[in-house]
Amino acid sequence: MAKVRKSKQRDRIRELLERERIHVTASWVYDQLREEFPTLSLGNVYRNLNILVRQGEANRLPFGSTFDVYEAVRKPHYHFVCERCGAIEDVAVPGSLQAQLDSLLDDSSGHRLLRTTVEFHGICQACRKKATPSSEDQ
Amino acid sequence: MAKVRKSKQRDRIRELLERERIHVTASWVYDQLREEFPTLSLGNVYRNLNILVRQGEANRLPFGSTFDVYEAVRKPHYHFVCERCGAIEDVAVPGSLQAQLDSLLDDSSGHRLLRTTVEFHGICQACRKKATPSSEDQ
DNA sequence: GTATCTGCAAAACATTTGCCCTTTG
DNA sequence: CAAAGGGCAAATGTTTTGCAGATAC
Repeated sequence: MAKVRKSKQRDRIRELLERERIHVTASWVYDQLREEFPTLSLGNVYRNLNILVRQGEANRLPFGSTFDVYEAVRKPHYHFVCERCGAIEDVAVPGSLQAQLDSLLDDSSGHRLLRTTVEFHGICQACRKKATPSSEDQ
Repeated sequence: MAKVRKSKQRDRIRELLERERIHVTASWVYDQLREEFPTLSLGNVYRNLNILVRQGEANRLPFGSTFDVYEAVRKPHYHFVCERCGAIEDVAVPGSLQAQLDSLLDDSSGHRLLRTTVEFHGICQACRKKATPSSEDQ
């Protein structure tokens, strides 16, 4: 892996990931920074997001959508994804549960476990409220 | 959802999902069936995979890769994904654990939970063996 | 100074879609 | 024979890449 130098653009992308929002897309980041860097290119946003992921500062979350979502790396957590509106919400991880999950793999498989992800898929509260009364099963 | 008629192509795709392999890609399905249906198009494979997913006969698994993976719907299970070679392996679900996971969401969130997925990411046994002795940390 | 970063545009890639003919029921 | 499926090719949308100039160290 080549040496990584500092760059204003990547610094700001890292800041956006860490402070402004929990889950972002490449094009959201691009839109946020266009004013600050009028010549910014989407390709460079992708390049920097990849660098951040490679360096362990960000996670790429490939949900079912047509695009990927990124988040700053922080303490372990799970995700709830709304199938209707795409909203993503963090779910806290009970330590005991994580241990149980990981133990499913450690034992006899011979695989090296790097990380475990849990995704809950469903319909979020807001979307359920939007549903018509007759379609209560949504 | 429009009414779904029978088609030879979709029947064979369903069979492939159920019998031939655990996890398949659209282009693998395409390659398998080209001989049998010389005029088969990749677009049609995608169309039919989408129909099977919509009808609850198949799952789409959007792992980190650049392409999606499909599997026939069967009893609940988790996945181990090798970061190096992309191999996917099923992991059995202890019933008690699944209940604990689901309970994380049911309670106060107000969301409707449709399904829960668990993915273990790491390096599979085969890839670890391939690693040089000096790179034991892989 | 030289390796890395950037903008730009083009390429790559998986997936979807429109059109028109074929098949199913 | 009306509606759904298929083939083909073009379109779509996201992500990556090659190149030439700018920037970091």
